[in-house]
Amino acid sequence: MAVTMQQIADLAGVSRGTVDRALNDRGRIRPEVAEKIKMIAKELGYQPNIAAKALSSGNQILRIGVILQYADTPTIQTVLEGAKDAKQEVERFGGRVMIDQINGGDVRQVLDIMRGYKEAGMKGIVLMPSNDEMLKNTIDRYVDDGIEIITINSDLEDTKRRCFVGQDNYAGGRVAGGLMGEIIPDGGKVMIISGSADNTATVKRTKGFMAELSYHYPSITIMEPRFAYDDNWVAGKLLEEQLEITPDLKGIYMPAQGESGVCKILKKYELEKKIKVIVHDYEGENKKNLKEGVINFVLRQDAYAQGYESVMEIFHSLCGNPGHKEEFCYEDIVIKTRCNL
Amino acid sequence: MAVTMQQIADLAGVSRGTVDRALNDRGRIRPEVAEKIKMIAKELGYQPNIAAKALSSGNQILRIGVILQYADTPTIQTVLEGAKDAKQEVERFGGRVMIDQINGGDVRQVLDIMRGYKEAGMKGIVLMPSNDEMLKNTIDRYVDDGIEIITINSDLEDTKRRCFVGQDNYAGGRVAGGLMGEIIPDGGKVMIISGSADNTATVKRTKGFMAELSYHYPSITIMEPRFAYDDNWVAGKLLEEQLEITPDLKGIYMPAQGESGVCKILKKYELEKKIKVIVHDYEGENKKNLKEGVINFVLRQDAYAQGYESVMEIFHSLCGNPGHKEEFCYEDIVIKTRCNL
DNA sequence: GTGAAAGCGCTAACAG
DNA sequence: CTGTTAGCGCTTTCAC
Repeated sequence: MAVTMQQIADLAGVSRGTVDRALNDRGRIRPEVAEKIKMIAKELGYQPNIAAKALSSGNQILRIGVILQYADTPTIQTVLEGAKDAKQEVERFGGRVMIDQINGGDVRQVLDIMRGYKEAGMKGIVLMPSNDEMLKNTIDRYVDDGIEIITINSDLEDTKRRCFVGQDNYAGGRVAGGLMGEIIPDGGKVMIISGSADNTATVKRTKGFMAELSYHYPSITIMEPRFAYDDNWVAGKLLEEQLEITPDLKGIYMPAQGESGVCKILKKYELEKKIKVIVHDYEGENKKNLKEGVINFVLRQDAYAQGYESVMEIFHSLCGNPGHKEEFCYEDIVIKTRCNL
Repeated sequence: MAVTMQQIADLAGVSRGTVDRALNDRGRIRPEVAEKIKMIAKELGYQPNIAAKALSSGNQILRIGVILQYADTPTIQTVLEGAKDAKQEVERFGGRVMIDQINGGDVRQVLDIMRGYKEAGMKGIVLMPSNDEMLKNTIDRYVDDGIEIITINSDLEDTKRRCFVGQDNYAGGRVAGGLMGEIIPDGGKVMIISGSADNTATVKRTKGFMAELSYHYPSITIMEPRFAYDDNWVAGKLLEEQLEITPDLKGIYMPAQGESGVCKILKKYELEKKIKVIVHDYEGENKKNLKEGVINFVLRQDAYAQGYESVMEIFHSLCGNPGHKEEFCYEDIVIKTRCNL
């Protein structure tokens, strides 16, 4: 049997309550007693029993809030899915998880919800933030007040948040570049159809893509990135225009949405086999086009983990686990081909 | 607050004990009472509180045994790592996990350990089995006696084991084939350096590889597989021989060990850039060679999950969770390139 | 067949 | 500052 608080109490000649106060730094205890108790606990290799902890404190400490941006993108949906699964698991331990979605980058809404969380006694918050000074300050204040905060999706590095869980977009772009280089061994022209110039995620992907290709595959010419604003029709149109200028196009990289528009044009001109296509986001249309061979690779950075892992990390941490996550938790970059759908 | 047994008891006009007997099919209860209680529970959407369950039964129900083959391969080591991490987590819930390693395929040893587990009151067993009739019978008997069993690494399909957690080697081979096809767009000769003809895992990989290539990439010629018996020197030698016959070799697929021997020869003849190499097992030498560009892709099917997930699945199941795993749980096939090391 | 009661390891509220 | 006590939700005896 594992070592319990009672054993420590007996050895230290105090009561269980005192051990609790010592080990959890609750104050109201003589420092030397606390020291002694901590010593004994360490020597015995004491690990608090999570089940007991969860059960006793019940809904007191195991309250977690999740604030996501509201959007219908597959990524956010997947994050939400992960968060919901984690919610279920936490609630089976008697905890309580609230999930809220806000519109766009409305910081005021976020702050309102956070205040609500605090008043409701939430001890941990998972947050998909936008870059805002007021929000940063609030985060720091909450952390000082003993509330755990984890950022997901996009980070706020210079805050006291516990860690960040999300994608390494630069790395994602690099992988895409490496793959593109490999499947176009004889060199040629490659086009990038991005979303917009001010979406940091796609900009990073684009940078990574270009860096990898230009460094390791000099025989490939990368055209200036075009922007389709995540629109299928625009993306298709951009491709058509490009094909008129460079009918010998060899590859297309899409760090943003609009994939199925591009695939449609490729099919229209029967270029599926001739032009290599690498995209991100493993979902609906992309799966289909991957299967049919129109898309060659889909890169997937599992957004599910963003929702699931972040909540579970807070949960564990609230249970008294020291927390095993690094400051930056990047999702695995999984490459999907026709063969591992 | 979630619904508790007490609430059900109150509604049914019985005691908590009776509810427990009904919901867990412990017998000693009038069938119609049991029926009624189950009804109420379902209506209320009752979910037993895991923490409470773990706490109350304590070391009684949460005993799990893990039997691994003893071997110094990276795969087994990784499985072991996963199992150890799961052990830690389970024990933090007051459970008890034993991990044993046996030599090769010594079935007698396995049976001995299993008997020991049973006598020690283990309620779940994770088993890396060898194909043996006696073992199969034992598994079925244990399952009948209410002990959960999960097979990992290699399966014993026609038994009552709960599920299998491991690799889908055929799929792994197919992915390799697809990649090889993509990076050799102009066709050419491809060689397979396998382990031995009676290792089912590598045989399946080889089959998947050949199936994918011959179906989708007819311009590629696949040479008859050669066997290196997982030896670096032999593998290198086989390559050298092949190079004399077919100096225009375009690609090498290695479903088994011996990779670094092959890489050495490639470097010796300065063929790193000319011949594409795809291997499995993401570890030491392979990582290095991938980084240097000698190996183009490493396919990884995370063995860590075998150890971790299997134990956690049993744990959850013993906690009363219905269990969310399918009969076959295949690990993700992750493709590693120079860019996502 | 069923109910009552003790206890798992911990926290929290209240005495002292 | 410290000890005592009453639970958290469930299983497991032991009576009836």
